[in-house]
Amino acid sequence: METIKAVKGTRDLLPPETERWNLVESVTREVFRTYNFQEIRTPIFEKTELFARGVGADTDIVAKEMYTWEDQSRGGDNVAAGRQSLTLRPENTAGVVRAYIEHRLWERGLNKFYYIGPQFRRERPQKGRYRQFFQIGAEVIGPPPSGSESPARDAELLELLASLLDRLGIQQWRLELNSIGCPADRARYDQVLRQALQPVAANLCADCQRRAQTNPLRVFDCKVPADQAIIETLPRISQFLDEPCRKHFDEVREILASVGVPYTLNDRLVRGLDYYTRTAFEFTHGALGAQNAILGGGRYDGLSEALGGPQAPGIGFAIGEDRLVMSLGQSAATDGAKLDVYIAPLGTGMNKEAARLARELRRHNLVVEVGEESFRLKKSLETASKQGARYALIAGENELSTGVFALKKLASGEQRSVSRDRLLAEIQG
RNA sequence: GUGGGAGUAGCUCAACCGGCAGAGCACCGGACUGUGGCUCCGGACGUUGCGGGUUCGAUUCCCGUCUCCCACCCCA
Repeated sequence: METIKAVKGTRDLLPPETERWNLVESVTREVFRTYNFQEIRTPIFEKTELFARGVGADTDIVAKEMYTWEDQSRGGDNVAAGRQSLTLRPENTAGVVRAYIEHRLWERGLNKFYYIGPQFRRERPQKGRYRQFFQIGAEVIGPPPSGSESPARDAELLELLASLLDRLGIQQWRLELNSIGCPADRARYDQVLRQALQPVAANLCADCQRRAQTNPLRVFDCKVPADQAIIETLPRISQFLDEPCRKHFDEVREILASVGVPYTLNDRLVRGLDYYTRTAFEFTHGALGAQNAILGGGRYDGLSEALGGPQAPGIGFAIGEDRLVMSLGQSAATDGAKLDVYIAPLGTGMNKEAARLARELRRHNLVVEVGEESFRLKKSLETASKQGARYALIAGENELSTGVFALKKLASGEQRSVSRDRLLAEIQG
């Protein structure tokens, strides 16, 4: 029979790799906690319309990378009977903002959420890119007087990220920062940019010629060397920021400077959608191949309204957890659970005694593995040392009758006879 | 979706010009009946990704297909 394999672009995370994921997640949760962020969990599937509106119907994500299906509804499922289109979430911001609106969370003032979970995009897999991938993200959102609109929030989020990467031991991260202004700025800029592109577009690569028509901002993403000289001459969004946007950006930068978070201005860093505003950023890492962006984020002051909610400025980011774990390399030496004791039952009926011993020891938080009474002692000891156990506890018929157990320290080979009631103290000491 | 590379034992990889599919590691057993690491000996290991074609004969050549890797598009 043909065996079933994981579907394209998905993968199993096996030990010991899962230890590294757990390390990343526990450090992350701890960092979020100290910045007073709280976890939010939204469904992994939503109505397709949410992403069409929340991510943008014209984006590649929505146009061709979503796992979407028609779900049969019998009525009462929050829709009339009939079919509704559902989609596995390709990102988590839209879901969070949907929940924000649905539960009227603006009544709580400023919300600082984080999430950790799987996302789904139907892309061609490659290094650091999977069809089920994991993101760690955060969203700061609230009604205008709550402070969510403040440049202090942008700076706090960026400083949090710098701390997180530092604490994970990621050495060569680089923060690239830009402001893309407000929609009005971008509308003016878009016009100017299109005009500037018109005379030179013919000299650019085919992709750029297409972008010049469809989404001029994307020209700045071009990596073709020959195009760079021309691109360098194009006007930049930074020249079109209105006074409030300029002040906002200056303030973000001043706070970053005062807390000592290094950054690089990159006025080619852009975002395509209308509700993206002001601060845009990416953290990159050298050792990730073409997928060098380890996380990205920015301000989305217009998103809530785009989804039919009240005015609610927000800023957020999403970390590609797969890439984050990858860039950890061997720097994070994670030792798996070290065995404290391997119990070697020896002889018929000794499984019962071994189970009693294991239960007692585990009750005191010792990490215990138990062999099998049919194993030869040689095999049990071999397994014990292979698994890195500190002690082997031999539970044979002799021990059971005398009440004195053989406790062997595997590193030194030293073996002692220990009475049953002193076992715990001996192992813990 | 597009382009390139690769799929052989659990893992890492060999196998000349088309001629009996191999090694190291890991696994299991023995030397050694209740004492691990070292050593020695032995064992199991495979529809060579899958399907078709050429051939007396295909891991090898051809076609298709699937998966992975790298890159493009795009993005985290």
